[in-house]
Amino acid sequence: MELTKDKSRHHHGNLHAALVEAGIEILRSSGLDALSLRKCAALAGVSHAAPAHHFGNLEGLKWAIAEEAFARFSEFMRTHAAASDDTAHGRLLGICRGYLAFARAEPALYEMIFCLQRKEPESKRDASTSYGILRDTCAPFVPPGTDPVIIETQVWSLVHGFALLELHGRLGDTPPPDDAILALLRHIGQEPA
Amino acid sequence: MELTKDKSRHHHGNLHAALVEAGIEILRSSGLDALSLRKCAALAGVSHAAPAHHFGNLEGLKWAIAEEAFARFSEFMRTHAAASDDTAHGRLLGICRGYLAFARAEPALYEMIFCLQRKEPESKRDASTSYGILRDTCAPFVPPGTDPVIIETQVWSLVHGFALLELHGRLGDTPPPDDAILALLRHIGQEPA
DNA sequence: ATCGAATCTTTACAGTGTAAACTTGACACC
DNA sequence: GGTGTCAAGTTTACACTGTAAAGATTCGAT
Repeated sequence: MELTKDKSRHHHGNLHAALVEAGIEILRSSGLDALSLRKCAALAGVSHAAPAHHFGNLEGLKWAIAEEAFARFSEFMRTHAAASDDTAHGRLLGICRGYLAFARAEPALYEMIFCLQRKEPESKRDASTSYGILRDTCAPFVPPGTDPVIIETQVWSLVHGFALLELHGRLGDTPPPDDAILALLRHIGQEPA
Repeated sequence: MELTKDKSRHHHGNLHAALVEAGIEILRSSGLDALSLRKCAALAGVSHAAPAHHFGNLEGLKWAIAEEAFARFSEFMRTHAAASDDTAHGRLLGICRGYLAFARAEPALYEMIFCLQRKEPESKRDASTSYGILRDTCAPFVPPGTDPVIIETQVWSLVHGFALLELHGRLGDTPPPDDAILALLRHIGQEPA
């Protein structure tokens, strides 16, 4: 059960990472509702109060896990964008494909991310996160004088909706949502500046 | 604190409704995370185990509250649809406006609904619910040979995305999303059959 | 070598969901 | 009217949770 435990008794070494990894493990095997400070501690082989000392409270642990999840999410999108045509349209389609691929590959982490984002403070949305990637990729499609957030929301929520459909298995034999995404891109309109 | 308590000791009368109302009250005042069986029981003035006897478990209580929330949600959309032009476009725009109005008027209930929907079984999506309204309103826009769920998702997730933006206050002075919804309708395309 | 600070453990407590047994009231039936 | 039956709430009990507080241990700088 225990993941890593070198130094004797106190001073684990990098408990932070071990606890996050334990949390991801629990998410994958038992889902979001099963995640608890005490289970993480047990899986990492430390006392039940150790996580609170590191992350403050349960919310803090969740955010730490989400940070890791966001990093992997971003990586997914970057690789898919790189595998697409090197045009503004191609890159945007690429991150959308990456988005869906991540939701398929890591449903537990995906759920965690999007259950937490509803209380996410603005401060967490800097350029290094997936929001930054989205913003950069959408930028060429934002008409002058329009709030970029309008365009970003159209792309993001559309892909999110399709991801939920897929996770619920309601997208059985219907064609992949490339069509819908491409249609959205056409609708968003003009060529990049 | 107590809402209703007529019959002495046992046999409340309609504890079911009283507990749902208490739950809504808690949601509105303290948010989703504060909702618990025991607090509902206390607010309704019954013993702490009574809710479980009625709803099975916490999940059951949440679904019961969500059912009521969905009813009010549907009502919102129906009235807004009735206040719009009596065309296919008008009705669709109307339910989108109703959607946003509900999210603004009842953020707690809105959050409850959309945190629960991720585990919603297909069986709950019958015609009497808001999904039925959405399906009917979208029907004229579904091209022949296309899975209706594709179109419904485009509308639903777009409006949902804007609702989240608004709840987070990120839609400050930008024009109301009528524009975006209208653009989506144009993109969805052809006139109703 | 010592002192302070960081790291984890121990102990403790209130709140939670939930199962089980018990009590009360309502209602049909004779 | 007495009686049995059943549903609705209550009581009791327990395991699990987050979290605060205080103690033990190790690291690192001085």
